[in-house]
Amino acid sequence: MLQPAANSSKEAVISKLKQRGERLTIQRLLVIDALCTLGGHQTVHDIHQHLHQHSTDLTEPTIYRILQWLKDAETVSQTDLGHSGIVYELLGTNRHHHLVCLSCGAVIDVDDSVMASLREHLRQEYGFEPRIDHMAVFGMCRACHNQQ
Amino acid sequence: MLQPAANSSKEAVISKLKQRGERLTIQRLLVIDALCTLGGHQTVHDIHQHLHQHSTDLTEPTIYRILQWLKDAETVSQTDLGHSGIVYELLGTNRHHHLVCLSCGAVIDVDDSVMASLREHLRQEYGFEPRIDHMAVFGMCRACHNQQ
DNA sequence: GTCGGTGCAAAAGCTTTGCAAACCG
DNA sequence: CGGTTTGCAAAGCTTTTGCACCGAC
Repeated sequence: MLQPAANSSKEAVISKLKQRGERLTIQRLLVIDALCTLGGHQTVHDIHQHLHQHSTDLTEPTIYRILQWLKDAETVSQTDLGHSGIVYELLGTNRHHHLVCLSCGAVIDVDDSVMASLREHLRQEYGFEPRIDHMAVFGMCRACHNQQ
Repeated sequence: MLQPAANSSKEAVISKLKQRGERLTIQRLLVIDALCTLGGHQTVHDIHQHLHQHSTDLTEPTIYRILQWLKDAETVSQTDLGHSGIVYELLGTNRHHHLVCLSCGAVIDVDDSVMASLREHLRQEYGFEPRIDHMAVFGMCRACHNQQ
């Protein structure tokens, strides 16, 4: 199976962080590399395991700290998918969101365009600059809703 | 200070649950009463403390179980407000959402109408029945955004 | 009376923290 | 070199679970 199109090239992420004057350690580069290689959203545990399989064993606290740092640098999103846990993803060109079915647990991808009007509304009505990077919306998928 | 208008009267909640054939125990009634009295969104800890002050000491596991039950019965919403923790609120007529500032932590109320277009979009484009009861949107409030 | 809910205590996560050693720039 | 970051180990906190007893209907 083909790898899904990478959201961000490793190089682009790194140069962005350098421009911000961020400090780049081996461990930070490893986490960025893991996120690029795995593609899509990943849990802390996923990242830890991936690194372990490549015989580079960062501790989980370190991974938490690095993800927090990437989040502060507006380079990864953090999303609570409910039962699927908290996931992290590099912010790139392929911005999208998820619908999570409360009944069957399905996770459906949706395009960022569904958020355009909400974003505009919050900016104009409330002067609020939303950071809707990777949102999870809960509800019932078509199949479960019909069944019920 | 005036109590904010109750979202739901205790009686309305109870009759709804009875209609659904739900079993009503003293503990369940106490949690519903606490949510009505306190008004607005509350953490598990808030509810526990409120009951404690009224010399009725439910254990926290029981409160978790009751809130889960109320959630399944579509009678309370559950929202993760970030640093302010996970909060529960009775679903009533006064449906609203929150903007949470990532910089100063401010929590701003917004009317449910901001979600109308998103809800419609998800229903029509994806056949998904969203349950956007009480959502938290993260970002920067006007003041913090201007400062930066 | 029966099925389901609660209390208690304990465990299970997941995430954070403190400190000494290592390292980036 | 100086200030940061990491590793390690440990604690913290919220939430869940098992089981015997109790209570609603």
